[in-house]
Amino acid sequence: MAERRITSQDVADLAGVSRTTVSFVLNNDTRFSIRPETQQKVHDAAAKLGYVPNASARALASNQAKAIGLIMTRDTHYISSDVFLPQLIGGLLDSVKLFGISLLIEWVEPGQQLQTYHKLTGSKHIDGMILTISRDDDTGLKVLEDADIPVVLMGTVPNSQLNSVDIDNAASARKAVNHLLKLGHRQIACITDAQLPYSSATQRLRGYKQALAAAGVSIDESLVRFGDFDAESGYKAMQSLLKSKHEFSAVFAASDNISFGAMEAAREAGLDIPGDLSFVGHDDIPLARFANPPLTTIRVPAAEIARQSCQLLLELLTDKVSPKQNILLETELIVRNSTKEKEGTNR
Amino acid sequence: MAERRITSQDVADLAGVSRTTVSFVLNNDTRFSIRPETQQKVHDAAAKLGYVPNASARALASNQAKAIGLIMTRDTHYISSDVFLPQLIGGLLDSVKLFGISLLIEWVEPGQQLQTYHKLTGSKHIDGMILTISRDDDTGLKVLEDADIPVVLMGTVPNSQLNSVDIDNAASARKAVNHLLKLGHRQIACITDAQLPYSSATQRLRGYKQALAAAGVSIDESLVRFGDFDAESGYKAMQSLLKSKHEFSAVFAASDNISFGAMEAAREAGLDIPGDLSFVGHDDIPLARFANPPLTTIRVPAAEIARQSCQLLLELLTDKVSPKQNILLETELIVRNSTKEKEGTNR
DNA sequence: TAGGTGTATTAACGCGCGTTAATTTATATT
DNA sequence: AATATAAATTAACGCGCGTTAATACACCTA
Repeated sequence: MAERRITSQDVADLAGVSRTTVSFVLNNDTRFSIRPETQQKVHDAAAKLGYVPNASARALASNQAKAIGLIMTRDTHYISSDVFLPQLIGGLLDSVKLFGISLLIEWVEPGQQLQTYHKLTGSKHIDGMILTISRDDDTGLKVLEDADIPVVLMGTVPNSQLNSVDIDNAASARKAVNHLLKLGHRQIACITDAQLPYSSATQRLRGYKQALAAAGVSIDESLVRFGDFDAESGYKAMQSLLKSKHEFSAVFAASDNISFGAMEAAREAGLDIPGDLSFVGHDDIPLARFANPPLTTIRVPAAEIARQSCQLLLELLTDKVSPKQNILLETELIVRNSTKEKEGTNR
Repeated sequence: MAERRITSQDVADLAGVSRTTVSFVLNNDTRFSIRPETQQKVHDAAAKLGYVPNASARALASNQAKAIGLIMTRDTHYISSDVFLPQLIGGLLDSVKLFGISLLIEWVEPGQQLQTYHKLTGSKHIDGMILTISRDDDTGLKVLEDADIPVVLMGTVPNSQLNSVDIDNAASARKAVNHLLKLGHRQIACITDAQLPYSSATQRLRGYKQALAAAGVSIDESLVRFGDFDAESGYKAMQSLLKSKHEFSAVFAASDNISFGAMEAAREAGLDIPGDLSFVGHDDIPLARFANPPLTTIRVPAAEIARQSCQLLLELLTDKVSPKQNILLETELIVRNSTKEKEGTNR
């Protein structure tokens, strides 16, 4: 301990070359060809000293931080119950490690978007950012469109110029609802995954209505409730639905989290799943398969979204000019045991 | 766009003072008292220009990155199914925001600990690090003890000189098992949360045995299985347990994740929970309450662990010398419906 | 041998900021 | 008024590195 910091100068001294040469060698700078034996000397010296470049100095000199940021736009309360986050982070870590860059996690306090985005882009702490789903009314997004920092949206915001990676939420919801329709259900309730300003909620609700309309089923707004990310909100939404005494034989819960809460509320009301009530979730979180009954749901390739977001961002960082991309990934219906053909009376 | 970077010199020029004064004002340096009206001028200028200090330059000059790292030591596969991670990150973001520092997430590839720790401490990208639970045989930990970078362990490693924040895993497991004992169960199986090199698994297994021993129940090793973080592993462990034909009326699943998997396997074998088999989990993940039946479990204050880890780390960053701390947080038994008094025959 | 043509290496500058030591200005003391 | 003391401000250096423009060196050609 208390050992002096080892700089590239130390490496240069030991190798008997200049600091510049060290920099060229360690950064694989091909514009200047260094004799192989010199390169070896440098590498040996660096290894012997256990040299590690100072990240700040490097960032300052090169004007690139070699780091990207994952920007969370929700309350920490909701972050805590975000069952997707581990998959996202796992996927991001995979990609990021591959390219030797760092991952920062930043939290944008609701209502502070403008300041925070400005600070994030201005501080040059990160070269680019990945935004987790945000709300349609996120006023800060325009700041990002103008800022000279690459941004990839994990999610969709209508009329935005930003690059994005997402699933087709409406199509995904249609898959879920169509499954229920095919089983003979006609009175299908819907609990959204979040409040309406969140675009995933808007889109999934739209998909729900489209599927119904396409099947010639009239839409009954009294069968729609709005969740708020966590299972608790699904639980309450379901209670509200049951209390309303409207009839329905199936529920499309627009996230598995919501679905877990809603199913519990149904059980407490004495309903059998799928006997009295069929459930389709959305997301296919790791625990969905182990729900009781195992949850029929829509699989979202979360880690893949993370990976592609990361890759797209890295492309933007290197090829400065590239056309705007909006990647949509496929989802898949996973049929388990929470759905069943409609028969007899319900509720 | 293409607007020139705004530096502290620009702020100084506009305010009509020197760059040094700007630095003193913006950093609230109390050693040099700046006249209030001068301070105001500086603040106004900074606000008008939208000045944001360059993080790298600041870090380089001050030799502190104003950032800490959350270090993950598991395979990304397991990170993806880490139901705790969101709570940890939520808690960390809370604290970190409070102190105006950044949070980095780093992943240590298994087998690369030494290199990675060395690189992490050497690059000065972060001022301190929080390690998520690691294995007893993590050889890299010694590097960290010697490195001149503060470290807080979220978890426990025996005989380590590192600071840590954790729960008392053995005591926690005893609470769980004692609950089952009190209900009259004597043949209690155990599925650990992870393989044995992970200290949480070792400790929880120890607690399980301690509770049994204290109650005068002989320990049957054939009732013990080892999980591996995710629900799938719990599922398989339970199948193995059932296939063994050993009798038991209750299961202590050392994580809720494991419990979800194990319960599903039990159900598939036609067992009723808690009629035929009682389950106690561990962790109280957000979905535990919404399991079917709602899972009796041990509540781990995950966000609080994160917060205290962060706080401890920040203390280490400021007060250079402080005694080694090993904080243990309390856990709490949450009784729900997956446990029941033993009666009649089982299995 | 003088003049070229690469090739390999280096000296020196700047990135933007924190910070010390020195300087100027205001206030109190004799 | 002259001096001592404190308050306010600044000039100048260095953090460690990337990078450009210049230099030294080897090898060919005439």
